[in-house]
Amino acid sequence: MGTPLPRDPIADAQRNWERHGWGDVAAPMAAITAIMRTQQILLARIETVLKPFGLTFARYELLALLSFARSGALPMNKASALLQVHPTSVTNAVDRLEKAALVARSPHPTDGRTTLIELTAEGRTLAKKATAALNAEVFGKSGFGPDDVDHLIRVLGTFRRDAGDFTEE
Amino acid sequence: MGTPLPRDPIADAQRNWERHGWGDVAAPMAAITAIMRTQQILLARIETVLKPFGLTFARYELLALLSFARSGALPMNKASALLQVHPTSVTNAVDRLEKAALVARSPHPTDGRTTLIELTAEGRTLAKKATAALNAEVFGKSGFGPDDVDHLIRVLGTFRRDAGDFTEE
DNA sequence: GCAATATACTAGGACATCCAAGGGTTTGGA
DNA sequence: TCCAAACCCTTGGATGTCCTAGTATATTGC
Repeated sequence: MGTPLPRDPIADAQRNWERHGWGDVAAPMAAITAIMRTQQILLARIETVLKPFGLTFARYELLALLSFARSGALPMNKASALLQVHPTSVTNAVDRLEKAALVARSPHPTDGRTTLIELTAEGRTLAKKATAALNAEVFGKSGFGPDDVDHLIRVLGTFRRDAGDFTEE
Repeated sequence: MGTPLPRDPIADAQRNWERHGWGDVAAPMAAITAIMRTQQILLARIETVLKPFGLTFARYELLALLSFARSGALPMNKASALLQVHPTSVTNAVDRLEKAALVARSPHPTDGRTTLIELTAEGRTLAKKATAALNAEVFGKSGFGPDDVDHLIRVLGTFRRDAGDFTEE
């Protein structure tokens, strides 16, 4: 990254699309590209805030998910489903969190195939602190107005439902 | 991935945030999380379409950028700035594209530090085909209505400008 | 003109994500 | 009952992204 560009590169791309006769899909292309770039910016902000805690976003998400589980423990496949990532990504995150003593693996009481992940006391404390930091420094300063936030939640919610993420609502 | 969840995990997270007394930032948290997930879905769609061409999204973006350059060539630092990715990411992409004979490196005529990337004829042809496929199968079926597309472009455009991506407009 | 600073690219390492494949466990139908 | 199919997790490989140097070339200031 570095210095700001004089012009919006995505708007330029949209004009290029239109100039080449793809005007019918130029706008969706621009919207999708903007989503990709926005995600990149937000992820960078989040990782910057989490770095002092020794966490990445992927690991934080797992900690946060566990902190909301009533029992404080979840099967790995459940975590994979709720976080919407590949099971191997969960394995990876748990490996590192376990090495940092923030979570612990334990065998499922009745299903020998399943591994439970559980927060340690240390992990629960760190999750709280990291959440407070993210709330204060990222979510609380998102830069989106309240109306925009509502609109994003609604539009992207519909998109995710149509994409097969979930059924109800 | 896999089977759809019975309920929206992001809406659940938002409720959890509210229940824990973080109601003031629960909505932005949900919006940001939705952006992250939407990016993931879109990227997966794009990569699926590009796979038959032997391209990834990162490599496609570089090809597309070059195909719009008047001279058909760009300095690597310029490509890095326009694509808004780290210079090393461009090096990585060029390495692979060069190995596939889709682009070629050439020295800058006057600046010995700079390397120019240029599309090969093969690269230009592939870029055209890949763009047609993406337009037909992703951008043309984004799932976003015209009003939503306009709104996304505007809201995310403001966000990106405020984040320092560009200045004008 | 020459040294100090800035710029451009590349090499190596850390992470995350996915896919493909493998080994162990459960389940369900013949 | 018993074996095949389904399921769960892990390992290994490929990609992409970033960061931190390191090397080479330009530019600037004295």
